[in-house]
Amino acid sequence: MREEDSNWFAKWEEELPKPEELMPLSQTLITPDLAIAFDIPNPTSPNPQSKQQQTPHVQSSQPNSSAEFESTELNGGGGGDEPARTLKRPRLVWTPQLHKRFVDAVAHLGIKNAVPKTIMQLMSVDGLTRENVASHLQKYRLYLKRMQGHSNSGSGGSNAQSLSGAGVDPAMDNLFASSPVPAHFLHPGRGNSDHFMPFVPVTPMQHHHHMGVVVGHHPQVQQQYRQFGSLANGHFEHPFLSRQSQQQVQRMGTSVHNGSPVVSSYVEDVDSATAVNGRKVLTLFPTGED
DNA sequence: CTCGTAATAT
DNA sequence: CATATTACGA
Repeated sequence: MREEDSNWFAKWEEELPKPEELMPLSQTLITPDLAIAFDIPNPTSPNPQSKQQQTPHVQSSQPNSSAEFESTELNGGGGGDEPARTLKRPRLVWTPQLHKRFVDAVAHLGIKNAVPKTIMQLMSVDGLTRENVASHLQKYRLYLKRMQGHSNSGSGGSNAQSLSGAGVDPAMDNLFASSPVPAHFLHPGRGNSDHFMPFVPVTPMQHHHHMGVVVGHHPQVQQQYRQFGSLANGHFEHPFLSRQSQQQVQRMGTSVHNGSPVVSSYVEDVDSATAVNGRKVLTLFPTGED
């Protein structure tokens, strides 16, 4: 009765590779080429930590998440014209929203298909590279393993780990913990290769959150917050809207089928701002949309 | 060739 | 400290 487990898979085919169709879901990442080509910070009068201006007419009609990059490297100034090639992308800042999309994609894909390339494509985040995802995926897996090993859930705010001696609290716990991890999709199907699809039509809750840059000033602050617009550095950039070409889709199950068009309501809800141990994480999310 | 992982660099 | 990058096996 089931040998074909590609039912769910089929659905996405419809909404997947059509650039036109998936465009509305495209996120905003800035490509370095554009970034530098456009706004080369030549701050004769630096305007750091000011308000964001320049709210361009974004063509996105939906609140998308944007990934922010950290400003790295500044034009040496002077003389030099560099070849527009060989540009390296700025460091991607994994914001909870972006991570959520990541988790969502993984959850929807199933462990089996949750490989960097697929995730990246499903996320449809413009500018995101396979390496970006792969790197983060690595960490994500480690995070899950860590909790599994200790029989503990990771949502809600239950943190309990106290191993004597070793540091069992490495880091991004707050980032990962901020994301509503679906069931622990760990464990690949051993014996049963069927996975479930948590298609939970989350209640369309319209939340209005105003997220400012909250810097919980903790004594002994480390460089932990500075990624939010680099306000710690006095240097920021604006998420530019850019249209990138879509990668070619490799061969995949291209079976025709029909079915009920599932209305996938994406919910980009994130709370974060979870005060953990006096350490505040924040979720800054811009697009300048309100 | 892509993924998975560990080590390593920034 | 968080990411990126690299190396190597599968």
